[in-house]
Amino acid sequence: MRGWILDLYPDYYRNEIVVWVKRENGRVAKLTDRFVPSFYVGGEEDELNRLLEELSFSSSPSRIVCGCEKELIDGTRLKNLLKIEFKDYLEMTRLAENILQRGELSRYHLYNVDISLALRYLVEKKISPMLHTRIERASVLKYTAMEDPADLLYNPPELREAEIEIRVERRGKIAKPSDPIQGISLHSSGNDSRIFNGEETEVLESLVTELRQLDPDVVYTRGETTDSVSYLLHRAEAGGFEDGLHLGRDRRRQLRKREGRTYFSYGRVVFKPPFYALSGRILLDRGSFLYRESGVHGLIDLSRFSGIPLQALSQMSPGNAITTMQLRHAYEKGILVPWKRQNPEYFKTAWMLLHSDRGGYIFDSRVGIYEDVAELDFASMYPNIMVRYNISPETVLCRCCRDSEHRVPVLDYNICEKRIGLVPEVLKPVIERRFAYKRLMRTSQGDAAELYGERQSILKWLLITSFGYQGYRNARFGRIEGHEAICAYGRELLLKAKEVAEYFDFEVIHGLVDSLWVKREARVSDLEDLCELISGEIGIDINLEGRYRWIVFLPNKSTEVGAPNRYYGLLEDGSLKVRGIEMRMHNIPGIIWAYQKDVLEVFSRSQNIMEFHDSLGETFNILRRYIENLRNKGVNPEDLIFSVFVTKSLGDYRVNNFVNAALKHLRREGVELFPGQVVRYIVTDQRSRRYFEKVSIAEDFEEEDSYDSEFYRSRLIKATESLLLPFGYTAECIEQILCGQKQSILTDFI
DNA sequence: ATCACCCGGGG
DNA sequence: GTGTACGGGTGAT
Repeated sequence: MRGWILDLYPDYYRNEIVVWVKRENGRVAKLTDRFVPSFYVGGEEDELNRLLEELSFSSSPSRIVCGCEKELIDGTRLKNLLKIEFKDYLEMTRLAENILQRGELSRYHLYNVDISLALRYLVEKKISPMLHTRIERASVLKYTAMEDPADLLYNPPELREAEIEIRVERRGKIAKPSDPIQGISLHSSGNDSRIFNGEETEVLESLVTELRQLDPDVVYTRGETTDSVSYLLHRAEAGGFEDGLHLGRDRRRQLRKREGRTYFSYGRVVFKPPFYALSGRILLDRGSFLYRESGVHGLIDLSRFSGIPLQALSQMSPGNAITTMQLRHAYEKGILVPWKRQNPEYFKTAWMLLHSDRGGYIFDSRVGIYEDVAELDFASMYPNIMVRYNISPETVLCRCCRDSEHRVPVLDYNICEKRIGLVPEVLKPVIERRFAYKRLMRTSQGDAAELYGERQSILKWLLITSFGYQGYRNARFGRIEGHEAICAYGRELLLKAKEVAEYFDFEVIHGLVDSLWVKREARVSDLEDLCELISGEIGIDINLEGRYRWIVFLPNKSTEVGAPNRYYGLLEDGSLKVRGIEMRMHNIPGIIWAYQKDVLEVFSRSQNIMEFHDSLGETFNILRRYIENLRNKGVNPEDLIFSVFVTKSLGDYRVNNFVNAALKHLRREGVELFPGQVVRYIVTDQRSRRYFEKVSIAEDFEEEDSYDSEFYRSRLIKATESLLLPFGYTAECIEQILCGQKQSILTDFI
């Protein structure tokens, strides 16, 4: 048989691996295979003997191999290990949990416990999902890959796709799980959309029947809620579907489910909806992070490249995905991975503490408008640093090379000279692959360019998080000293780049982590040459991001000194680059976004500083128009909505802010939002201390309801200040101009 | 003035 | 099973 592995997972009842294969002829086959996982145990001899004795009394038919020898990630050799094989899959986790719960992890060191069975199986078979493969049946399945997972150009399998769209019969203003299903649409390419309406259980039965007939390989879910499947299951349960809702290919199997939960990610609380996996089909949630960022082609590509099954990959965070790749890499090389991470404490002097723990370098930016400025950006600076300087938890401050020649700037940490770290080893091919796809993207057009775009962008996210993960205390292969080392190198590289630029008569206006803004002096020098010189000097590519006709660096509103990441400028191709102001924020009302966009649109017609200053006055005409519109109630309520992430439960708020008030509204309506979900509100009376007067839930707001136009007016003025502060227009000054007490400011400029 | 809270990265 | 640190703005107290 030849085809592509769609999905695979352990069957915990039969203790075998289930493999779903999309065959060349378009049909799908379900295969099962024998597979025996194992983990390793280390410890004192008599302790291990005691464990052996204990296991001999257990009913589990496990096999034990004594006296194994293996290495850890840092090269430490472990001897006399027990290797325990488990014919019963659940017994494996049971034993590990048991040892943990008895508090005996200090006596028994457990290794390779929590690597997914699917991953182990794939490593053993030297195969990846979504890879064109020949499969033969002997006593076990035998796979022969017909492609290399590292291939850039290949034809993925043709997958049949369908999309489920659910309409809820809302009883209140906001949909609740207790609201019944109004109807379901099933869309698929090549077929007409099927729409089911009517009685709820009939709708669900029609869905199951139609899905079986259509037999898609990939099922997308659509709807404003990302937990559409959990809603479907809930309704099925309420409707008396006793044996559950069978949306997968295996009628005996239920959906595999993971509970919804909230957690911290990217510094904010995220609500992760429950995850459902289908058997034999791939359920893709269009709202999941990796899908949104990279589409199905990015996911398929990474599934091949990383060996992570597509359905599981689609609901991972990028950090989770890169960790899984590292885990797989270690497992593949026979390196043992401790179960629960316990990092040895490294001695750190006060001097070391003083110099570590600072992020990327920031030069003082100079407030004001500049002409003829170019921006240079290092390409994937942090990941490149990790590879080039071999930064990994086991290489930084390694015990084997205390006197290493390789030392981290300022921190003076030693870095291993004897081995290449696990983290850079996994990262290097990712950087190279992304680079290759970016090049393909630039040299292609239309669909092909889009395809390569999706494939490179999923890799971009792995790279971005691989740096942050070093500093994350729970990271599998992370270490705070690694994080510090990367930052230290980053600061040094940016400083070095600045020196090179200045040596060649460029004036450095601003620097921020991995970007430099330079201005050409009178003597002619070429920017492309400069990039090459810096790249050559430093060993990491720096690219010309763009040339600005003019760029405005903005001050901190309270102190008026330069704010590092607030600026806007007009690039030579006529596009604007804007950072740090209201417009860039996701939570602001549309009216603020539209206003700043209108003003910048006018500015962008200016080709130089002189013209820019001439166009400043136009801002006030636009501002007056917006304020007038607010007062006349001519604003679409949609444009007044703040969409804010909820970070805590209602009771945990200590302040009567907008979000708190909005949550109180929702509670009254019987809706509870979890941290990580979004609340949408309109400000109706900022000054009021009563929640029902203060804000209105966006969904409840009627066309004729009144809003706090004074409040929105003041936000417009703040948004103006954000843009114009470098030219002397403070909020008070803007007020005076609006009142006619002042014309405008005459600004001095050269 | 200080505190509590929320936001940001790419193309 | 969950990237970091940190600076910035707004609104409440």
